[in-house]
Amino acid sequence: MSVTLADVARATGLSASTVSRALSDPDKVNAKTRERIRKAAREMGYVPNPAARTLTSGSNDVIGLIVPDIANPFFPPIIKAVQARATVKGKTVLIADVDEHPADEIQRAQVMRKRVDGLIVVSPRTPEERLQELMALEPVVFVNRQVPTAASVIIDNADGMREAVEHLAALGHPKICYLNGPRRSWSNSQRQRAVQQACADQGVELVEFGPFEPQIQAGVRAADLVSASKITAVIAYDDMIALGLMARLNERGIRIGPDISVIGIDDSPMSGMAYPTLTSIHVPGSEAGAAAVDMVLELAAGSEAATTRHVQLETRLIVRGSTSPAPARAE
Amino acid sequence: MSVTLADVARATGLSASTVSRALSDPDKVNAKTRERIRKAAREMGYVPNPAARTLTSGSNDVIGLIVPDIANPFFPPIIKAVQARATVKGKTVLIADVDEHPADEIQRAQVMRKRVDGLIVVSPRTPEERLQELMALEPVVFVNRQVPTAASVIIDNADGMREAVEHLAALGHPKICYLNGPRRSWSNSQRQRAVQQACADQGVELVEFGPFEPQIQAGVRAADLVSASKITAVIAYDDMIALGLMARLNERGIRIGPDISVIGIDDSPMSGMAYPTLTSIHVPGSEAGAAAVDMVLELAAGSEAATTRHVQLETRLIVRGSTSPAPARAE
DNA sequence: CTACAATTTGCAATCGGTTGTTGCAATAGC
DNA sequence: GCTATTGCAACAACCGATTGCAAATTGTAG
Repeated sequence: MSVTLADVARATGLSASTVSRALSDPDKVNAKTRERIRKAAREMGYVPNPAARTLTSGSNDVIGLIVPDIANPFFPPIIKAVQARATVKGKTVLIADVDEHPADEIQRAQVMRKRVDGLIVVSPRTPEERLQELMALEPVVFVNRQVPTAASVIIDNADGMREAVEHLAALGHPKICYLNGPRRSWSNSQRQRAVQQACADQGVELVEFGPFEPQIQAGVRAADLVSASKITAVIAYDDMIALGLMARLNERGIRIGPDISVIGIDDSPMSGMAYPTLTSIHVPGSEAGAAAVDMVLELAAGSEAATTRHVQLETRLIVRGSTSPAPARAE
Repeated sequence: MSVTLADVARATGLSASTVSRALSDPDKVNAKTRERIRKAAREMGYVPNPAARTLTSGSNDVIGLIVPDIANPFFPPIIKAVQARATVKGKTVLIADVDEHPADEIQRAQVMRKRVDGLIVVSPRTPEERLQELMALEPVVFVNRQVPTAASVIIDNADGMREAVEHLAALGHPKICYLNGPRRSWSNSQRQRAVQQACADQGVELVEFGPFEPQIQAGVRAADLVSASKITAVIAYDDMIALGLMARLNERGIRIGPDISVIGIDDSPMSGMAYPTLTSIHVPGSEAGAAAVDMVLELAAGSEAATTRHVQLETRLIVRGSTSPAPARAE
């Protein structure tokens, strides 16, 4: 059906092995024949069959990417970065969306494994005790979750959180509320710890609600909890929750900014578009994606050094319209 | 490294061919041996090598999906639907995001072709004259673009558009504005035609701006054009543009609803979360995705009947907070 | 008990490449 | 001028599964 190596060999009067070498290991073939072969291959429209190549070489030139939810705007930038970086390296990307479902995460990973040279798992929801099953599928790189015995790209929320709390404290908010993300989420435990620390350091009172799923609806629910408790400043686990919160508060006539300040996390493209625009902690998703690709390829190439490497990226606060000075005390 | 067919054969004392048959063509093998083989395979953790299978059978069990921009919330539901449907059918999905870049569309499709059994191209931006190159990669199913000589799942915007114009007319808007999407977009030409038709039918005056890229920033730009021209009702090419428009109008103190009504298209998850919530034309992306999977698999299976089939889906208006009665005439 | 049919299993070729090894020829060295 | 060396290309085995065909086994009828 399509042009094979053998066809090119026949056309040039050479053997398949020579053609193969001319294309993939150029030094082993005479310069003149090499060019002749390449020209013929190009003209005939020869494209190597990846399946056949995989069979012998053992490598797929594909990397697998598992994300909890493509619809959450935090992930598309990561996905794009992974694709871009992978393309540069001559790899393609197999994406799986597991709809925030921990069990699917492992299963999809296992199914994928045979088709890819390595796996990148973003914000894994897999519980600690089953993490082994994921790691067994090596090479695996975790993004947004620290696993001491595995390679990972992690995002240190401490700086961003500290900036956020300082920002609110500076605006005169004596008490702030943190809306927790999913119970199992490593990110959430990290963010929670960071906000607790920062509040303690700044002498700001902290209350917490949640856990909430990283979805708009959860934010909507959170809104009524928040408004019932006379809080003037909220930091949400992520932008989704923050946006849902704002939507509901808007609806109830509570003014974001003047009445209540809101800070999201992720700095997703949506944050600039909300009303008012959302102050958010920027999380370098693109950088994380690109770094993860590099790591997983290193691992796939057999680098021992990378097996437990941890790349750490930093966060910072982006101030927009959703944070304002604390309203004057009502009484 | 991993368990192969030969390993299972050795363990059971049978030949590889028998093992192969026991697993894939059960009737050709004695019931007793079949069970013995299956048990052994399961215990040994045998998983067939997809590359080897592809080589002989010619089928990859993978379908390719090309979308213009994952970050546009219109696409994730489609992607999810495609993945879900594909999984049910025992296929995996290879996704490519082409960043709205027509040239990439063809290139990525070509690269993918050898790894997949069929291609689904959503909202193709490829110009008419190069469409051949895409169709050559058959089987290909187009979503959201009608191509007479190829299979496609198209979404008829006429109904939704008519409802939108009727809705605005009923609210007393004498003149509405349509913000065009990308020049090359088939969707846009269809929507444009539909809105022109609907306005003519309803006796509503129509002005048009654009083209605009389906991005928030474009909507922001559009806002100033719109506000400069005393328009009280806008229908945007998609929700992204509508949301950008609203963000900017909000910022400028123009009240969405009372001062100006806005209708988006796509009914993306964001529309319920904007402020105010965005009236939008619902486009059945999930249904389209699932239908496309079924079509492409039929084509891959060699069905002649499906080669130029066109599935047509309908749209309808979802009214939310961004549309209100026309403001009383200023003078 | 033989003969023949039906069922079950094994052999071997094949898919399209990759790669270690060998054969041959041209060049260098003495 | 003859052998040692190097360079180039061909041969053949192999990756892991599938599949047509032949062989072997079992069953059945005469």
